Amino acid sequence: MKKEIEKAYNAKKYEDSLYKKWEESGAFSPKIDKSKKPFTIMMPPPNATGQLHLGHAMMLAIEDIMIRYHRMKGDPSLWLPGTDHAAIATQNKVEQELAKKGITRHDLGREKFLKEVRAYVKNSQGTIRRQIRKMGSSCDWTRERYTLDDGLSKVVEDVFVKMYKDGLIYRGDRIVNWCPRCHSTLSDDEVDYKSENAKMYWIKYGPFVLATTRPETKLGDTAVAVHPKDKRYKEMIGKKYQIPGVLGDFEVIVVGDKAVDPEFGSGAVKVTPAHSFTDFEIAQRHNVPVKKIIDEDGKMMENCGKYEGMTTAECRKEILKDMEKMGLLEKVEDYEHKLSVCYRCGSSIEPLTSKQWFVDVNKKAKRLNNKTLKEKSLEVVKDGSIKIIPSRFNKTYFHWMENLRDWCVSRQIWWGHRIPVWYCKKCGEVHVSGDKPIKCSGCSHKEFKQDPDTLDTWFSSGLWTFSTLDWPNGEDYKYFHPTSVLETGYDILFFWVARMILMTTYATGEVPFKNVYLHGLIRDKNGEKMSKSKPETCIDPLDMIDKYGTDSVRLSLVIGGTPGNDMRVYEEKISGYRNFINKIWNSSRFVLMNLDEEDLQIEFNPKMIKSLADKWIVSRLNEIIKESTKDIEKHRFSDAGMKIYDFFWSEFCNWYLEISKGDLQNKAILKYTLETLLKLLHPFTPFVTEVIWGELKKEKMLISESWPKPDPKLAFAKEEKSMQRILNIVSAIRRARADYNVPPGKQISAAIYSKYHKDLEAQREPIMRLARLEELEIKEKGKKLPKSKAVMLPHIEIYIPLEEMVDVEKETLRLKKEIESLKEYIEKIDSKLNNKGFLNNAKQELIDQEKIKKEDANNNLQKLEKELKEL
RNA sequence: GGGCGAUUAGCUCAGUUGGUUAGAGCGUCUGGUUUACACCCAGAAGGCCAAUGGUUCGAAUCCAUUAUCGCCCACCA
Repeated sequence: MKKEIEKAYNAKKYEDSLYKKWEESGAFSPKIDKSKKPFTIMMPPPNATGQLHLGHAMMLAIEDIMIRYHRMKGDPSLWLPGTDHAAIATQNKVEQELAKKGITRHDLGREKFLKEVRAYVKNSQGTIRRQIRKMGSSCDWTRERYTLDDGLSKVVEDVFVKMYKDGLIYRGDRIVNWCPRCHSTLSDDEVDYKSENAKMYWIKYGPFVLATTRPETKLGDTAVAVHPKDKRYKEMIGKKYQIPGVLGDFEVIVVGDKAVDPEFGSGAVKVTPAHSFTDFEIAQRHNVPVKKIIDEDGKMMENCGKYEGMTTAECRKEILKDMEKMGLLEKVEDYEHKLSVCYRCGSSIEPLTSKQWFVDVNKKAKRLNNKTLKEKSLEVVKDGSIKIIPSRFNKTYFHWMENLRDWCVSRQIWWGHRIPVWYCKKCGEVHVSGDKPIKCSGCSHKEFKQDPDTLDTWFSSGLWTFSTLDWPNGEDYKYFHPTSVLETGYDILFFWVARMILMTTYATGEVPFKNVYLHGLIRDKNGEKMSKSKPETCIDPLDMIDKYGTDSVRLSLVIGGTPGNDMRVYEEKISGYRNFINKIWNSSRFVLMNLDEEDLQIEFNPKMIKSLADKWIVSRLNEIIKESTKDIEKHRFSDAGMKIYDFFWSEFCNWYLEISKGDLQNKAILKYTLETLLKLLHPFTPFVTEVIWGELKKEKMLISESWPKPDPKLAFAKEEKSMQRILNIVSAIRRARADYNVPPGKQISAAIYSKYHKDLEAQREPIMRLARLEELEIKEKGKKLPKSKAVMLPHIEIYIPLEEMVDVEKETLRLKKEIESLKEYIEKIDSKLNNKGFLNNAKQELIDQEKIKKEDANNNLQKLEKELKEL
């Protein structure tokens, strides 16, 4: 009984249940097999806060392609999913929710607030899990992890303690980026810059006149810096001056520092060490005192006299008024500068000094073979232990790493890993350990207060590749680490990738991953960043899945993209791939209609290859297997997908299936080709291929099938060429018909004269059917048919009698045009072949090729000229 | 200020180590109910590969300069 499936593929009908079937089959969970090399990907944790967006969807599609491919190849393939607590981001989100009810986190208190956050995270985790499944991601849910799981938290504490003991973590009173809104420090990378139109104030400053954009910081000035070689100020270096200020005179010391640009402004800079990174560094170099005047709320401190309690903005207004009164303000200019803002909430950053925990990136450690964290992290990329794709990001990475400053890891927010540090309540002694100490080593007191701060979220995500695998003793860790590929967007190269390298090489002595594949960012139709504020161009992957099916969405996110380059995504693109999915469905439908129950049992073997068309399709397929495999291995997913797509649609559907409608139908090859194509397509479009696989009555699911291997026995180069000639003949006749508007229903006749006449004779049936001929003469040589249109292919003459339809004038024109372009072509080849340089330098193979081209072209030229004469 | 990327058909993009008469999809045009598919089939039109110069027998591809657009980094107060 022949099988008939629905007329169009209905993704919704199959996807969810199929996913469940895969998951329940255990196919997602790899078994440790020490005789095999594993393939591992750690899924970058999507923020526990958000909805799945196209960026995630692309990441999932690319990673799933790799995992499904390796799984089919037989590698124990682990794709570990998980979520991140996303400290600041999550806390902000919950605070926003609370704010709607008029509550702050302080109203609730730490414990109650954390309870709220946990509830929120639990909910969003559920959402993101469902959405990851929607994308068809074949990740191992049995190994799912969350950064705040007990095991992972333990690793975080252990690594912190270890680093402290190795002297790589210290507590220091240093300048940090402070977000007054989040009420927390931020690392250098968590600061964004925004252009802003500001004012430059020139102020009289004792013996100096100098420019500043922040006059209110004058209250914290302790020095004036000049370039050491600046003649104007050279004599003043080292001297102290009394500067008149709005709160009375204050003292500054003049220091010479190369950081000052003598060309800019007046060449003299006021130094506010507590509230500017540059100034802090200058102050450190010259032992200048640090005077903090702005507090953690962004308000002026008690040492600011009448300005105490004002915000910096308020203070600036007032102080300018006062300066003006005192005649200290010389002039005001417009000035554009970069304002630093918090990457999470957009508030402007207040640099200030604060007692915080830092990771020392410039200290040599035994554990790192006496290298620093920075040196080690540079080394593993330089020596190729880690390969970044595309490689141009090496430079970016090196530059960032070389200029990395000590990393402030303490945060004053509540959501996250508590810093494993305990202070003795009596003597204040610092104890660094995961568990609360039993008694103080300094004074034997037994009561302690834990450091109220939490760790930077990137501290824990830096450990992601191994904290998820039960490091250091777990079987999974020993087998699956280092991971094979880290796939993520280039926008988090610094935040995450670099820190994983830094943390993992230190903690485990291994690299976290061997390859880093950086994908580009998704843009909208106009090339702009996609954002919910532009709903016309913003695309929600879930809507698209609902409308076009997951397979279509996956393809549209993979094909056309190259690593590191941004990609535009819009609905028409997705619907285009939906058409392809439907094409897969319908061609399979056709094959199934031609196979009966028994045919489904046929197992392919090369003896079943019969016709020229069979050899051609099998050989071409063999080639596609070879090429797409190579492309996937080299991370060229788009190329692989595109090649399979092209082959499927044009060679398989448009030619082979059409040929199969005639005498040459070969069910075995039809089945073999389709099955192999389903395997090749499966990593890209897992759902539709698996559904069809089921229709083919397979025992094993496609997800667990093995990846096709190219077979040299299935390569038929000669037959490929000879089949190509048939296809060219059919196309030529079709073109002739179209030229003369021959109604498709009308059957015409043709004569073909060629030295290949024997081969052609064997293909008489498909040629006649595909070109819609009622009569066909095939001979080695023959006379031109009267009143016919002539088409010349290499060593093939085709005459199509079109009688009254032949328009002599039109035909003359066409022939002339063709002769002209042929002549140009020959000239071009001639210039190559007459060029001594070419003959001396080019490969012989290439020269021979050119000669053949010329011969063929000449041949055609002669025939066309003859044809023109006889017209 | 430094670094990186993009610039190829009307649109979106391929083009892997230099050698194809420069490709695809969408869109456009002309036809079309043929053993699956109109989410389809057959055919066509459409390109000085941003500009200039160089290397080479040979350049969309390598080098230099320029232009436009975009991104990243940076302590010019």
